[in-house]
Amino acid sequence: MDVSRFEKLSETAWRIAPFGGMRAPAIVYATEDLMTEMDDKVFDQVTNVAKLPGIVRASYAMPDAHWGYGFPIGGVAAFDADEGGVVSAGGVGFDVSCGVRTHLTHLTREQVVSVQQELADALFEHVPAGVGSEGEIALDEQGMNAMLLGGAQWAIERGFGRPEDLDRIEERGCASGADPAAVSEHARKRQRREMGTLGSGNHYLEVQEVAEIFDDEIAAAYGLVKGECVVTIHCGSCGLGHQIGTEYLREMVLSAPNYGIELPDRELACAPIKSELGQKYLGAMRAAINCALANREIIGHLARQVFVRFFAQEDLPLMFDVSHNTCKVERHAIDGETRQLFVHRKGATRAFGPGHDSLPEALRPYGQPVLIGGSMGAGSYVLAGVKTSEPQAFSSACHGAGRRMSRHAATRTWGGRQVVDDLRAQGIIIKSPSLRGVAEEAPGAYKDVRAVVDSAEAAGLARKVAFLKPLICVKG
DNA sequence: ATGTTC
Repeated sequence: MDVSRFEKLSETAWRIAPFGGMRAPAIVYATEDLMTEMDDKVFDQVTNVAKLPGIVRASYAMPDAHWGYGFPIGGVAAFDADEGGVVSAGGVGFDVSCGVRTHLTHLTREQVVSVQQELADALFEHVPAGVGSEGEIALDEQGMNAMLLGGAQWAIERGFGRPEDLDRIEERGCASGADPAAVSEHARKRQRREMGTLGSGNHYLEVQEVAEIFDDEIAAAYGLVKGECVVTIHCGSCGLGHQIGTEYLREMVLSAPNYGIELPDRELACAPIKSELGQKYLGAMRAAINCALANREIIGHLARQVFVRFFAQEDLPLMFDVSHNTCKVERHAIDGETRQLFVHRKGATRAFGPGHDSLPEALRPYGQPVLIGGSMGAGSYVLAGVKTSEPQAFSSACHGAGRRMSRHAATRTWGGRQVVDDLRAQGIIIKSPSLRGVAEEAPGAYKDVRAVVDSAEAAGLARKVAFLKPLICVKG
């Protein structure tokens, strides 16, 4: 993007004053280098979002922002239902409640390396990955409804996970307000055999070494120890979320004129929060959130089953589980007044600061763990929420490195085998059903996650806690 | 992201 089109607020904050129908300004958080590299489409998309009815304060883009469907990936926008605010299927994204969870181990790098290939093979064999992959769990109608209402709590009741995990999942693993009746037969059918599967794209299960600690106190509170390994899972709501996104997007495009909404971009299809369609979508989306929470809980359980075969004493306690594609009702201070807002985060992670009452007691003084999934080669980060993120971006931060190259361009540039071999030479074992998928996810197709995370920290969105380096990656 | 062009 051309930075001269922005008003520079600081080294890492850039503002676009309202123009051409914008109801609020747009703000992008990134260094000048990342801004320059950022897709021009981010400018169009972050300003188009600011044109939607009922937007509060500003339309935001995180340092990892890139071109998405309607909203930029890395976009944050909040709406007030009492001011005609909307909910947008494109503002949540197709992979509803896609997110990341990290389990702790006490295993050293050497212990993992001693069984690296066998462990990688076992994880790949036990955790279904790839487009449309199926698991062992088949849901009947009753089971589907229970899952859509219960989320991770349902998974635990079925024996896939442990009750203490719930402390470490947003909303204790269960989104309230889910409406299974708002989820179509088609969406249900697609999900019937997909529980406990990773899916594809940028989803993965990684065994990572805690390679660097930036904040000793917070790392200790989170249970992160330099030299020990963790297990991180990145996945979402599989076919169900995608089908819900597809169907409601279509319905929102068709009904927008009836609600008097002029769409700046068809892809920004939305409905008033207070409308029947808006409420129906919120009910379906929350059911999809529960699907994703249940899915990650089951995959965590599968990972535990594999690890115990190799290391009998390792029970993989859950450190945290957080989504980065959601619309959530939250209370935020606007001009000194607390208001209830519908916060869309699409490819953006909630990042509540210290003291937030939604955090479990053990984490509350330190801020929410913010799990950043980087690329296969460059590694990942754990950040902590900070108080300044609330006024800056409704308590949000980046979610990953962010793509710098399209999937298509990546496959033209790299071969999957070559990527696997290159990473093997760096001591990283990749297991995937799709070499093309691996090529699409080549580390070079992503921005420098270090620069993204440093930008987030400098912008006051989150604080660096730890850097994680992969040893094994099961790639969807 | 996605039964990867319902």
